[in-house]
Amino acid sequence: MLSQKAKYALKAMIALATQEEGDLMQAADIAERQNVPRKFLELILLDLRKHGLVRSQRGKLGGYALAKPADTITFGQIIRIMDGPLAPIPCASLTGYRRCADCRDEKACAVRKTMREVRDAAAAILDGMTLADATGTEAAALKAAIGA
Amino acid sequence: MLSQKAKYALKAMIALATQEEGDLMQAADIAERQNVPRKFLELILLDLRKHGLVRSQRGKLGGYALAKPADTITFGQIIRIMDGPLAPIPCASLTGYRRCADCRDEKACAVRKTMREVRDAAAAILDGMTLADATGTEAAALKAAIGA
DNA sequence: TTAAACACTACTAATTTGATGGACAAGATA
DNA sequence: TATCTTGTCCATCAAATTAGTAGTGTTTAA
Repeated sequence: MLSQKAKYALKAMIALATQEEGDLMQAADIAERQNVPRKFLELILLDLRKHGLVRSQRGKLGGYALAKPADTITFGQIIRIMDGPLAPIPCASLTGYRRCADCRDEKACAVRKTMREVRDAAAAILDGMTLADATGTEAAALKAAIGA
Repeated sequence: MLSQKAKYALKAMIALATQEEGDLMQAADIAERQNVPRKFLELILLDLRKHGLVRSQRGKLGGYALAKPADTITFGQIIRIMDGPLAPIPCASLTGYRRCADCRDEKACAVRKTMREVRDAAAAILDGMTLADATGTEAAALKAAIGA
C-alpha cells in the first residue's frame, strides 16, 4: 500500500512541476491546492529537500521548487523516499534486500520469485513515469474535460 | 507490502498443493515445514477455509487440504483474502474502490492513473500464478539444485 | 473414553501511520 | 533596524494495524 505521505508527496511534486522555471510555491499554497494538511506537508517537503528533489527558500517570498528538471524526477524515486522499496516483500527487493527469517530455501521459493516479478513490473511503470509525464496527462485530461 | 500473514498463507497453500488428492496435512506439520508460528497459522487456515480455499477435518487424524484443484487457486485470490485489494491505493482498486477524501478531480489525477497501471500489472501476474505453477517451479528448482 | 486435532474468542505488545504544536532561524521590505 | 512572513526542526500523540499468544471448546478416530 502507498501511504498517505507518499501520495501527498506525489501530488505536491506534480504541483511544483507545473510551475515556471525560477518560480517558488509556498507550502500553504500547495496544501490548499492539493487538499493536504499544511504541517504534514511541510514535513514531507523537508524530507524531499533532504533527498535533493526540491530546493527551498526561506523568509518572506520564500517557497519551494523542484531541484531538477521535471522529466528527470520519477514516481519511483519519490515513493522510495517516502515508503521505502517498491517490492512487496524485502527478499524480493533490489534496493532494500533482506532475507526472510523463516525461509528455508530462497532459491526455490515461488513466493519470492513471483514477488520479484511484481516488483519488476511496478518498477518499470513507476521509474518510467516522470513528473513531466504526469503534468502532461493532467493538463490533457483537463483540456478534454473542457472540450466535452 | 505483503503482510506476514499473506506470505504465510501463500506458503501454506503451496505446501498443501504438494499433497496427493485426498490426503490431509496437519497445521503443526505445515507450521514446522514452513517455519511459521503454529497458532498463527491456524488462524490463517481458518480464514482460508471460510473463504472456501481449503477444507478441514477435525479430530484425530484431522488436517487440511485444498478445497479446489491447485491450478484453479491463484496467488491473487489468496492475497486478496489476507491483505485486501492489490491496488496500491483504494481509488485505483477494482475490488475495493474508495474515493480519496482529498481528491479534487479524480478523472485527471495522474497518481490514480499510474497506480491503476501498477494494479493492473500486479493483478496480471498474481491472478495468473496458480498453486500448480508454484509447486512446479519449486520442484524444478529443487531438482536443478540436486543436479548441480 | 481419551487423546489428538481443528474452531473460536479474546487479549496484547510493538510498530506504523498520520498527523499537530511550538520554538527557532532566515530573509525581504518598510 | 524592526518586523513580518516563511521555512526548519524537534517533540509529542492518538488511532490503527500487525503479528502474534493463550486458552477454551468441539469433533473424531482409535
